[in-house]
Amino acid sequence: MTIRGKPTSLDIAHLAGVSQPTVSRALRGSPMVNEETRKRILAIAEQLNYKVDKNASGLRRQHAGTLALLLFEDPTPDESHINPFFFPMLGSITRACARHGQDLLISFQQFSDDWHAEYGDSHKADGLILLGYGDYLAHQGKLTKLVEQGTPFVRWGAVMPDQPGLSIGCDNVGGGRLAGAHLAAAGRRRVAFLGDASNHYPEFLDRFAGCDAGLRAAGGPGLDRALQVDAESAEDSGFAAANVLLERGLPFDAVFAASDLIAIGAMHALQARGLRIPEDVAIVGFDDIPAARIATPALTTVVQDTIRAGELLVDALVRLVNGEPAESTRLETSLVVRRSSGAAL
Amino acid sequence: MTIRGKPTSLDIAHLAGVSQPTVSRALRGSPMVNEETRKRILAIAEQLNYKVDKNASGLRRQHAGTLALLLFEDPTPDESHINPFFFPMLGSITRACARHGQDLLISFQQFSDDWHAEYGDSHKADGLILLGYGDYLAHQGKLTKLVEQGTPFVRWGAVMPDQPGLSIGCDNVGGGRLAGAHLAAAGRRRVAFLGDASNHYPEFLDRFAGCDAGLRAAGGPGLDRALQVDAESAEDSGFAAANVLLERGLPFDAVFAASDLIAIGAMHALQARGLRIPEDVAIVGFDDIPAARIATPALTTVVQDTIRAGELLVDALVRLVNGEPAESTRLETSLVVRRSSGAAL
DNA sequence: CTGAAAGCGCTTACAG
DNA sequence: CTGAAAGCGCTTACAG
Repeated sequence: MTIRGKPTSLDIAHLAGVSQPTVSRALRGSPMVNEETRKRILAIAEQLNYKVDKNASGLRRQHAGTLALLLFEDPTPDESHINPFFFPMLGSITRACARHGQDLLISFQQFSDDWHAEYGDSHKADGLILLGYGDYLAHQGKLTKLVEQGTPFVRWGAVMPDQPGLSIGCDNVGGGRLAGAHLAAAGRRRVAFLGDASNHYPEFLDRFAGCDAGLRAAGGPGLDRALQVDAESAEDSGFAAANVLLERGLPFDAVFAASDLIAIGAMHALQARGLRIPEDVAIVGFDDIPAARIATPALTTVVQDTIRAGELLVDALVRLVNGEPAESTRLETSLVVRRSSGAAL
Repeated sequence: MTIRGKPTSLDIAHLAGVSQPTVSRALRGSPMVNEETRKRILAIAEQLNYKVDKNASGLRRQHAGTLALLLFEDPTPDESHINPFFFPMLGSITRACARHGQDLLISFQQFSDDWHAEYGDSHKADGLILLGYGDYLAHQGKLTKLVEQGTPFVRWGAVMPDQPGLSIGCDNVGGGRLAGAHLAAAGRRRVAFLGDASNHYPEFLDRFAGCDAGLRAAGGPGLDRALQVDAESAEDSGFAAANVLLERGLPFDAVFAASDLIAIGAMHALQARGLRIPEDVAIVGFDDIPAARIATPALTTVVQDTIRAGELLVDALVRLVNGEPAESTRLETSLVVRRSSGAAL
């Protein structure tokens, strides 16, 4: 028996000598199907390599079986210089989706785009995962709109009480504290901070506050705003920020960078001025991207559990889509000590 | 007027005082709709933030409007250490899909999985983009099966005449030749090759052959198989391969690594033995991943145009899906000279 | 436990 | 240029 084109549930039904709805039930493991019948149906379906048509089933059930991952690239629209920090998370998300039987649509967006309208309607995806650093206040409004539309979504970012929707993020204050404590223990007193530490970038602000607390807890002075320079999470931004810092002429013996990309750019700038790392300036970054290990000297940095993050993002979103309760979660951080911070290894 | 849930084309039709099919026509820009009518319909659709239901339209038209990107991770199943070389290509692919109005499903796969059955059927996606290095002979069979099933697909990889389906790849021979010529010009005579240069990995084999040709064209000896060590595209594999090379005890003054990851691993191994790069050993890699710039010394490497590659992959696949002719393409490579090869900068 | 019927929201001949 | 009708392949009440 040959079937033109892809087999349908009706084809299976004919072959199995049952009605088409019975095939549908058997395939989805409905308990109201005779065990014998089910086995026969499954065998035939397997043999024909039958797959349920996603469009038909999605149309009927009014959902897509698909989640959409929106990756925001803020500073670099076309160069596709996504922060490498997100790549393992992307891998983790795809795997978690597979485990949940969800397909994953991926799209790179600008914060300025109308992504909040594009998905959500049109049944392309049942829910959204939002990834990417960016100006928090600037996209606040779109998140609120998503909530109003009733579009299920989760975002990676700062976990704060007043926030629209669900967030999974790391304990940025805790991570900053680890960095501060470590630098204090290494005897550093004048720690510069590179990164935009304002309420526009709450994650960076938390890292700043945490580091400050860690330094003070060790009995030293905290962070000095005079030693803080704004920077976005990009190498050239870190390079520029370090030069701004140097031009201020204030003494400092350490740099805590809000991200590894900033740290690596800063290291280049410092080394170009003949400063030795870690002898003259200790450096600590945040993220533990692959380049942190390869940098010379290798970069001490705060590690976020990106794998777990991806799993939590998908789990939470699937719950939301199913109308189950889900919670924002803050993940623990840890510190990986390498040569750049001058600690004995 | 309020509408419960998402608006449908029927809602628009009522509001515009036309039939539902007319709305459908107007929305897709059919020429058989009165200009006045169309404008009215579009305005209403926009105001209601109407989006065509992908499931319904896909079901009716028997296609998905979606392409699937399958990323194969061969050596590292769960660590999600995707070769970073593919990330900008991923970015380029997502953007190209957006330009073509295609959604992009992404999935990480093992070559061993039954991905060839999973997609293609079930109308999840109209076509497949296959990315990832891996044993060529091992997955040959699945590609052939895809062709038999009539599933449109394109792959990134070696462009060879006898191959199932369409391929976009770089001119690996040409890239190897650039590396060989450069090393010869730098006075290197005994060039080791790290990478699996067999017909299982035709891309690596081509790089080997090209380098050999480049060295000979400069009048020197070519590559010596005694100085070739197998390696997969991963740092630890490059590290191990370099150690194998060192243990052979044969003299060499340069290493051409089949990929940057291999090169970086090899550099660590050589430096650990006290060899100076580039003074004792010049190194050239392949891919120009971000780490190549950050490595110490910075890595000279062969650049592939990943952005263009992504565009070509999507263009070709869209043509295939539409039943239009499409061709395999081999992209030019270039060499970016950095400190690791000892050239005067 | 199983089947006949309806319907999800579109698109596409077919008439007019 | 527009509308009435059919149908894509499922899932889900509704009967039995």
